Amino acid sequence: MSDNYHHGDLQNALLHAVGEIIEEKGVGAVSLREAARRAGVSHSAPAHHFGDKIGMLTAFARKGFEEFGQRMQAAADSADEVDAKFRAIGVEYIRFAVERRPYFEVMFRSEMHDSADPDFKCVSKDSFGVLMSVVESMSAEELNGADPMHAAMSAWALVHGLATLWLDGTLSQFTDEDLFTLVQGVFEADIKV
Amino acid sequence: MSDNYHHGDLQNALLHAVGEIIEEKGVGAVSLREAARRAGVSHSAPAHHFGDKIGMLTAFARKGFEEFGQRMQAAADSADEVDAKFRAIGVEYIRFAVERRPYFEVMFRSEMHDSADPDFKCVSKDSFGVLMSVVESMSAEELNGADPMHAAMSAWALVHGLATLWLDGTLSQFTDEDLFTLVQGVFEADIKV
DNA sequence: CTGTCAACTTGACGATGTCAAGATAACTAC
DNA sequence: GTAGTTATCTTGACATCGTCAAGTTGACAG
Repeated sequence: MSDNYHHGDLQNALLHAVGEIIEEKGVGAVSLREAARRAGVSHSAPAHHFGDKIGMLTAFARKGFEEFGQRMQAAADSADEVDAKFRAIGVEYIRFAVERRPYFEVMFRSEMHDSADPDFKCVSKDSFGVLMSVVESMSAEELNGADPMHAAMSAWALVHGLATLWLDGTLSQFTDEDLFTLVQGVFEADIKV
Repeated sequence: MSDNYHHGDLQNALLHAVGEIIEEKGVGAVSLREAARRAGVSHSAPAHHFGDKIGMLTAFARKGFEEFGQRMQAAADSADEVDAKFRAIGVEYIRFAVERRPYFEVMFRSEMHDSADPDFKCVSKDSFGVLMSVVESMSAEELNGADPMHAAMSAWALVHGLATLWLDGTLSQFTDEDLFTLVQGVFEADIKV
């Protein structure tokens, strides 16, 4: 498996390179040719494996969603009380966005992947399922009488909004340690609207 | 002002073209040359006015923030009660994202503009100011004892998350009429976390 | 040893962002 | 009104990009 063929495991090498490129120069700098260069192959080797640029990024997003789903599930399992689970998922969502920014950016930007890809749809749906199953196990009292779907969307939108505002630099006034204090504060704000 | 020079008002013509391109083919399809083509000028005329591609998009984002700020202010002024103002701002935020998607996408994606641009910083800060001033006029009871900053961030993150999840197609299961029902539901969920 | 097939390479094409250099129209000064 | 200046735009070039067609190379089956 190490070098049993021309390269060995080019697909993973290319996806690793994609992550590096995003980390160093942002999502806009991703290119098939640069990924190929970093993996030490010819400029059109990536297209052979992934079809085209979107295909490569979709594979990258899929890999991200697999890790993401596992982390969401682990967060849900880390607590016993349902509201603690709920909170843990929210914190882990933000943590993933900050720690694994390259993944997060490709996973949640429509023009960066092909959302019609069957595998992509599958792993992304699974991740949302973790949140939904937690919300569905909440009592009517814990939900304040809200529809579970609305409650899930509300929580998702809240953490997703925080994550994207943070990544887009709109919250650049805060350091990333402040971010989690902010998250805690936002979670506790619990304002009526 | 109409045709007093070679073109007349090329800058606005180019920004208009940018909006068209995004509407038709998405943010990824924006190019200096395509904008030039639509404005009927040579391929490097845009660079003369905007410096480079990021410069053109930053000008586009600035124009978007001007309209956005006015709509946020109008929403805040549309109601008397402070909580009605608060709600109106939230709905208008989503409405702007849906109705003026090209602007919204460029305004809130870090790689699509230069956030260090002084004018950009100014107009974007102004928009946030509308929300902050509404939150600051809320009583401690209306805030549920929350820090005003946290309350503002919470509300902003919620509507921003909904808007981006919607635009990115993650909520593609809903039609855009459903969206506002969803918004209403999310606003009323008011869950404790 | 030979044939088949997957994994790559090579070379080309049009499109893009950017830069340098030139052309042209408006404005200013006299 | 005419000469000079400046802002506006054009032309041409270059490296890089995504994509495609065709060729090459290595592994494996019979």
